[in-house]
Amino acid sequence: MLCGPEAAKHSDAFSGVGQMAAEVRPASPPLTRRQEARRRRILDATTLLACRGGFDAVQMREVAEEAGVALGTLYRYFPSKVHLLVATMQDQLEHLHTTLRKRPPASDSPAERVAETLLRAFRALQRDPYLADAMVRALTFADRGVRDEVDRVIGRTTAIILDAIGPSIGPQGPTPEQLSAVRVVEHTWHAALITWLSGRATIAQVKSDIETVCRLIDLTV
Amino acid sequence: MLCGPEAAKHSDAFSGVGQMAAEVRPASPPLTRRQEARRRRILDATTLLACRGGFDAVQMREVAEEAGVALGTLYRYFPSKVHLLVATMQDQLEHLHTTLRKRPPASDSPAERVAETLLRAFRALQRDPYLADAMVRALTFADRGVRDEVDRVIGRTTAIILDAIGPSIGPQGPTPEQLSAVRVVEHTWHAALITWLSGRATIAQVKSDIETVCRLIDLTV
DNA sequence: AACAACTCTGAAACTTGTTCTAGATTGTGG
DNA sequence: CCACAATCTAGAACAAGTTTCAGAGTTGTT
Repeated sequence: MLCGPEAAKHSDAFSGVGQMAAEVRPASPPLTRRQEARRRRILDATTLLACRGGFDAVQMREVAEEAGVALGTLYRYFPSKVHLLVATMQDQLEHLHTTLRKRPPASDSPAERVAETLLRAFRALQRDPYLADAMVRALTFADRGVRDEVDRVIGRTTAIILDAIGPSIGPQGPTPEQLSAVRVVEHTWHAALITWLSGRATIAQVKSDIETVCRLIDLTV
Repeated sequence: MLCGPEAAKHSDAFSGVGQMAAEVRPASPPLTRRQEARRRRILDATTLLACRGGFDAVQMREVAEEAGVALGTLYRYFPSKVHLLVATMQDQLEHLHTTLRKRPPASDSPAERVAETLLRAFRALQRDPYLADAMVRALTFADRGVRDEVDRVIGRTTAIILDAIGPSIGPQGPTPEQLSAVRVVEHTWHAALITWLSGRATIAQVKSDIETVCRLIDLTV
């Protein structure tokens, strides 16, 4: 049963015309110091709970309590559990990117450098698999309402990969083919993590898949 | 904050040693005719609701009512919403595989045949984007408790892709490298669908990504 | 200091996935 | 056909994400 006509009246939402318009969001006023501190406490509480039991262990009431904040306030800062976890991922990615800039991958070919980078990130995630579970499940489960936040995470991931590819990219920036290859690497990265987290692939398989997909990089630079 | 030691006492669950042991499940007795019919009504109701509004529109109470079955019964047949949607995906994949066997892809190279196959599937999904949303979100959100069911879906997907690659695969079956490449194609397939469904990629980008990743196939056969 | 506007708190309410229970129905071996 | 075991139904109950709201606290302005 495929309900073709049924869906027709809705499918405009999926027309794909929506492009990536940056949709200037109201640019909320900068946070006060106390607010900055609250936000940080919330993110830290989230990380703590996520480390303990993954996506399911991050319960909004508990996050609020652990952060010393009312439930309503938590929702004012992060409008949903998925927003919260995606923001946490952004936070962690920032760390990672900083670390990577200090000690960049040293391999010879662009593909090897990308693989080295992702394998290093994978090793970091293995240290806190439950945190990885919370972040990655949230990221892939996110719907349209979290688009901007997810876009920021993906943007940072792309930046990390492009950094790893390095100067092999022309002065005009990456070509469409290169961008497609980078997207494929990211797709593989996320989906491989998911299969690992849900116990359907071994660590060895994830490593193998990362190395396999990185071969695409050499094909386009 | 990375909570390394915190997670340590849990991380055995992620040790990756778990391999893919087929874990013979009790093999429940065959269903009676009425039960078969109930199961089908449930799956049809699920498809109907999914077509209307995607993952969120599939509400267990509504599925039960639409299928003319008590809520408890629904849960006896499918122990969670994710189980239900993954089973629905299995159902649809069966259809697709049957169709594909009747009209197999006609391109020349294995990579082109795989791409042709996936693009055809993508076109089918575009006809019911909300159904695609429900199925794919459930599949990637599924946790360890749904492993067997997800494995069956992935297994069918793999079979479809191997069929498309065709006789270029040696008589001993695919090599580990080939299997890794196929996994990467599947990863890309699912993750690209997710980005399309959440409005972060255009149809053109998804197509491009599928074609890009399929180049890996020619590299390994 | 006084005021307005905004933010935060605490608690209840609402939604939807999931579980549980008591009684009705069905299917089956004797 | 009967009795019993499994299944199904209706509905309450529970869990966690989300919303709402009245009142208390903060902040910035004059």
